[in-house]
Amino acid sequence: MIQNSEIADYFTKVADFLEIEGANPFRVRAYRNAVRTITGLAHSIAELIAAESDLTQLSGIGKELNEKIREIVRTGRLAKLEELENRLPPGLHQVLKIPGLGPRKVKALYHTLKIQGLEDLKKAAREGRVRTIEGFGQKTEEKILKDIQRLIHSEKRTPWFTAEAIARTLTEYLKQDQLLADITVAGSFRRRKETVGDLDILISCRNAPAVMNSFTACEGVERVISQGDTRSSIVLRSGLQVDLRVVPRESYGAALHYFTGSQAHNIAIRRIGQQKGLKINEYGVFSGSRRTGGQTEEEVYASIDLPYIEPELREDRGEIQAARERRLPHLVASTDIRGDLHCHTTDSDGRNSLDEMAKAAAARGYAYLAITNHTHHLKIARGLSPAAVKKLIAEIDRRNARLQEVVVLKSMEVDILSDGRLDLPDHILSELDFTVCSIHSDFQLDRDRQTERILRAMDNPRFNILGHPTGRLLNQRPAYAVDLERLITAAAERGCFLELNAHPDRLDLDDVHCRLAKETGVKVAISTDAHSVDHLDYMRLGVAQARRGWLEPSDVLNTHTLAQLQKLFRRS
DNA sequence: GCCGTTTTCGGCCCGACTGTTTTCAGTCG
Repeated sequence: MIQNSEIADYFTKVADFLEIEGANPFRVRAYRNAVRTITGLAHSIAELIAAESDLTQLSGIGKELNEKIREIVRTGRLAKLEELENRLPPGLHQVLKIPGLGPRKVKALYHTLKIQGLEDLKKAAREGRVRTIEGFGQKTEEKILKDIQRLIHSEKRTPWFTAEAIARTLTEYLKQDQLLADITVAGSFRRRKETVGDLDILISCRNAPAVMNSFTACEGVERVISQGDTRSSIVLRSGLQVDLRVVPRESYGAALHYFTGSQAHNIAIRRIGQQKGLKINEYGVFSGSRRTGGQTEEEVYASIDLPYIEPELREDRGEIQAARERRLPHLVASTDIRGDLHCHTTDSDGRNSLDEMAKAAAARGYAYLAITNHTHHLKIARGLSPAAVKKLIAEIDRRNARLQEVVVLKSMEVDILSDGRLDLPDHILSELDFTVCSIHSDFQLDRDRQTERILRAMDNPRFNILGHPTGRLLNQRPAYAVDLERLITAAAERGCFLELNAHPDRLDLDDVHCRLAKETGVKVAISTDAHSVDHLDYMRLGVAQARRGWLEPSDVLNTHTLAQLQKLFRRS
């Protein structure tokens, strides 16, 4: 069955080629908007079609694109794309990926030098032919050569957690300037996306040129892309691009809104402003030439009669409509979390003892902490045998009887075996308070078999939480093929829950499926999977991801009291 | 190619910076 991402790829290519051909830019945008809608969808388009859903209900999908989606799903081909690839070299769209080369320049490269793709371009640049084209010069040619290498080497985005460390260092450095008034890291970082493409730092200050100089000279700069009075860009040796923007204090809110994005959210907000006769830009809200607001983000939203929208929601995925109808979610916060339902100790592959983990949980003000060590199938993590589990259960009982500062829940991270059985006998499972059940083997099973495997595991009445539901590791390992929609539906039917694993490299469930779980009535456990006391702090990453998924406290399992939890874990 | 709390036609976000220019187009976010 064709994946949403494949459909999106078809449309991205069509948009690229249309752009190179010089088509109506709004038509190009229509394709790109559709790509955004499709990739942000939790449901499989192919299945929506099979269920005879009306795709034109999706934003940005009209009559034409609906037809084209159906064509792709039905035939695996798109005549429109093939037609474009007949007129233009199929590899030409790759050239658009080079920074600084937009559709016009790519078109010029094709027409004058017959460039068909990245290989041709590399050769032409080496031979000094690129600089001979009007509008191109030596600098452009040198930059192309560098960027082709970079493009071949990596296209990776930076995990949020990694970006945070860099952002903290940079903001501390910039704050040394005495005249700096405000500083915020905006962009996708502020929206808490699981990975960020670059960092956007916004400041207001009274000596912009000096700050710009110290910014472009900061430690770790590989090259300076641009430097101006209000905007400068650098690339760090890590490959991360950082943009610094300076705005006047009275514009700070408008600028913060603008640079936080997302672009789609901004466009939607500006359009509403336009309809009300207002111009909204990064300098404020204007009625004619008169400034009517923009010192705070609240003012920007208020200018178009909307309440404040949290950055995590600003993706143009219905938040504006919800704001208009005054039904924005009251997002879960770290302070709502009462405990952690997934962590390891030295009994399996953790670095701290049960006692140390419990004390650390108590220090965080938690009411409960579940110890979920691996089971014996996972030998590499020193998984526990049934006998060892029994011993651990007894130890936890003794501890709970003796100490009251935090309740230690008896649990295990139980391996889901290839055939869907659980890796502990039922009589042991029934002695646990609940289970986290996870896949750690046979990632390569096809989608149907992997889904069936997990569904079978869920059939066991001792199954409570599905751990890291897709197994993906950001930038390292893709998700295993699995039908998450079916799993979420099945979880709802059986009274099971899904984990949002808060580990910075996992963040598994993603935002889109958190929201689907919420809509399906499946509560999500935000768990750190801590292998040491420090890892308990990953909770804030999971909470951020949950907020992007529109989750409210009641949608999250571990905001509930211990008594409520015990009830929720009792299936049937 | 999409869309409609004026609209089924006529709009569709907008400002900064760079390189290659002699006044600005192209690209980016």
